[in-house]
Amino acid sequence: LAVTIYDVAKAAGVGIGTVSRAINNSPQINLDTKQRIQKIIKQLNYQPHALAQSLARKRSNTIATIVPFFTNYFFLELLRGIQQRLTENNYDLILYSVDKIDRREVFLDRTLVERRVDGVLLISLGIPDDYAERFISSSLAIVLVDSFHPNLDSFLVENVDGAFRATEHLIKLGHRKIGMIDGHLSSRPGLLRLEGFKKALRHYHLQFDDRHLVICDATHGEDGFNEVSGYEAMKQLLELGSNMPTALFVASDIQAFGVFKAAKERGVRIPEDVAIVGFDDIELAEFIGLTTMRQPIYDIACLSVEKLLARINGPDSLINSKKLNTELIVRESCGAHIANRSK
Amino acid sequence: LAVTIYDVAKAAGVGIGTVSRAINNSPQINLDTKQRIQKIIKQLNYQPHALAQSLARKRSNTIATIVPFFTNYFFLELLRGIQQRLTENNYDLILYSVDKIDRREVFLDRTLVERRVDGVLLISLGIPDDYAERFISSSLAIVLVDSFHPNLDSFLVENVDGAFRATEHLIKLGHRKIGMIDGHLSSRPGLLRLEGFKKALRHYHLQFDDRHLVICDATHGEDGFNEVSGYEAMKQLLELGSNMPTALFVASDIQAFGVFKAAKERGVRIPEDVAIVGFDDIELAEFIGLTTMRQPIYDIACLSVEKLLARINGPDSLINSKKLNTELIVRESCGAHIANRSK
DNA sequence: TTGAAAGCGCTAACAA
DNA sequence: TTGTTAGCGCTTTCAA
Repeated sequence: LAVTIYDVAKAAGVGIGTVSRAINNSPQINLDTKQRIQKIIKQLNYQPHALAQSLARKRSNTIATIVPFFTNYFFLELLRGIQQRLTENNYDLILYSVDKIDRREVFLDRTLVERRVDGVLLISLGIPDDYAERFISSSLAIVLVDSFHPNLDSFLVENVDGAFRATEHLIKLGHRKIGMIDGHLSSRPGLLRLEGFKKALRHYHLQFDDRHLVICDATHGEDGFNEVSGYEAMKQLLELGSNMPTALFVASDIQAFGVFKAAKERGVRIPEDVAIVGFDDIELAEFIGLTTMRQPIYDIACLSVEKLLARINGPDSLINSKKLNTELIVRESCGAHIANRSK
Repeated sequence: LAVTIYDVAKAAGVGIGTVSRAINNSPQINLDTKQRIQKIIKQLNYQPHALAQSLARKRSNTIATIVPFFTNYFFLELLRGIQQRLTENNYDLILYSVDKIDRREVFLDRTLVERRVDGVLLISLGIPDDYAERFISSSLAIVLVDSFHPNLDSFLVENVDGAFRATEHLIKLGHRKIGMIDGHLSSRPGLLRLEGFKKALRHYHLQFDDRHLVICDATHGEDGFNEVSGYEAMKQLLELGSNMPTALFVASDIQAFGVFKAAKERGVRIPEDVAIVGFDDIELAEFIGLTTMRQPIYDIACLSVEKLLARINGPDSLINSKKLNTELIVRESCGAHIANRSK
């Protein structure tokens, strides 16, 4: 049923080598024979067998993307960008999703060892040193997205700076009692955003208050960046009563959804009673009027794919790590300057 | 650098056939030699080359999933379930996302012709007859999810029935002027949910009113199932003033987000001024207290993967199409019975 | 410019 | 129980 290169060769009265040249439009072929072969290929509806090609060429035109699936919509948008870019470049994407963090090694191993893909995109997941070493020595291309290792290419958003500016926005609005809701600190973004937050407080000579920081637990192997965690964190803060901060930096938009819900349940108004600034700018952020730090998700997707393909094709360029800036998107969740509030 | 089956054979002092038997734990091998070989495999850190295996076995342990990426979070959850299930069964997933509907044929073609995958999962996308025919005659396994073709396996949710019950819920709450916001009718769910809506009105002897139906446009090649469309549809309905329906069936939760936003902007209260019931029960639905019809997304994912694998392994079973029920999840967006409203 | 033939790394049929 | 060998469908030397 399947037509092979031999069938084409026979029909055209040439050797399979010549057919191969026609397919891969090699310059080493007579234009006439090439066209003749192409016509026959059309007639027979021949298509090269992708696996056989990969085996012979020692490259599969396929890359693997390893993502933590969590509940973060950040990944959906990222994935979409990656897929688009890959398709344009004629690459296929194998998707691995890790449910529990420790499972990531299974997939790293798989890609290293099965030689089924030309490269891997590791998303928001740290890489242990020994694996980094294996990637380097096996010269399997890899780029880290939203993660970092000194010996590998990576793309990061300016988490510290972004958190700094988010917090600064609150401070400039007149807030002095500012809290934060973060994801788990085992996640790099979680750690860095907290750092940025503290840095901003320090810079503006504000006191950091333990009770105003809630770090969401990594329940069910997740990283705390989800609505439920945000909801519970907010409820916890609400217990503070009059000690409650007047403003909150929430480390992800998705958590902010939970915050909004908890606030609403308690009749706490946003932004009148508490101002909220998020992080990510997922599509839905606009629909709750959330002021947030936008991550250049689409740019990250494009750049990382380009970098990966570049490394596949020219393995010896210098390692580099690029940081992308975030952008403050002002909507309604922070309201006006606090001095004008009482009016 | 790469160690092959020959290296192992040499080190073990056996033929490659024996090594192959050890790998694929064939019964036709002496237990001792098998264990000896396995030890050597460990030592050499040998792993079979996945592509070479696939080529020789004529099966790749990989399936393709073709999804319309739109903006629907429905797919994220579905994808996660599919991935999980596939991993358990030792299959890899190649993800193709179609941005514009007409691009789906590119990928269908690709899977048919490159023979790189053992089967395909086609999500929420119709399949033209000629392609269906090609799948059948090439005996490449395929199952349709949230889509239908008489000659192919498929899984569907009870869209008509779900819409009927959603509308019925509104009616039983005392509403008589009920509107609907739908996605584009070129989408099967869009069409069927409208059908269910009308059926419910008819069944309860209510008049269908054109002005109370808004069908979201398929702008930018999308299907209207997104927040922006919902937002605009709601604004349009709000123009009706006193003719505005007292209740709305919104064909997807994500559109309902837009509806909520528009309502809030105009100071229209939910559920006091207008009751809303959605469809999908995406995770965020809970966070706006949306009453909605739950689709059994995870079940669909599991069942369709199982069906696909079954068909790959036993191609000759009967074609079947299974429908899955939806479930009404009551939250706050419909409020109490309308007769109690004025209190 | 072309054909023949040697791989790519494995599986599976066949013979021993 | 094992080794040998012929594919799987292609790419890519090497000669011609």
